[in-house]
Amino acid sequence: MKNFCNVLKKKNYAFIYDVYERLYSLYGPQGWWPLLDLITENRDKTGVTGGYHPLDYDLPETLEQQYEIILGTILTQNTTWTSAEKALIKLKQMDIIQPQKLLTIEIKKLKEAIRCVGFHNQKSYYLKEISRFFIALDGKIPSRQDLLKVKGVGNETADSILLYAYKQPEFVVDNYTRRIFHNLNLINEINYIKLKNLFEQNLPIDVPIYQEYHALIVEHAKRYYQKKPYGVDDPLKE
DNA sequence: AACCAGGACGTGA
DNA sequence: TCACGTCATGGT
Repeated sequence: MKNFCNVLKKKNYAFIYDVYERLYSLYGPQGWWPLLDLITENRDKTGVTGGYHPLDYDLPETLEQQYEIILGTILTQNTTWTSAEKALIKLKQMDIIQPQKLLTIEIKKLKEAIRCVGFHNQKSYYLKEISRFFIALDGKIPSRQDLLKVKGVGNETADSILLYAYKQPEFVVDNYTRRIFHNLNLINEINYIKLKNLFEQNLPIDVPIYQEYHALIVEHAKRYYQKKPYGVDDPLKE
């Protein structure tokens, strides 16, 4: 039985890297995670995904940028980035994209500011929770385990924070990932951890690749996997 | 007018 | 563990 499992593990998942290269050649670098300053700075230049910071993998460079990314990961849960960005801009106008300041804002005002993202009752609470956590970190990199203890931070958000705010090699899985690879009849696994491991075991341990791959999956899914039937005219099928 | 969005949580099998 | 209902606003 044990041997049988080992045989299964040796199954060829080379397509995982192939798909990455294919998507990269289709769409190019996505430059996630988007930061407000760079969005407005680059919006007109690229136009495609809204700019971001293509090929600059040193970002984020400041605590404030890290914190902004973390707020974004919560705000964009089950919501379009467009809505999340609007909420972030409001928070910036209120000058509370700093954990200490955000904590002083009364919950009622915070709810109103982020209303457009939906789930504002719980997300406003989550934003305060992650802010306390961020302050307690005092600049240190959080463990995945500790992140998951924070209310509002699940598997995907934890990995997003680690990968994009802290440049840790944690592959981010989302519903699009499941949808695309299932539709292509390549992977049937739905368990988050198992899927995550599958990707990580078949890719070089490389932060920029992890960052780009997840962003590319989202970009690809927006084009071919938003409305049913999924995958119509998906170029990956050719 | 349904359906989905860069999910997470609480509950009950 | 796993499936399911719930949270809520905005766009197509």
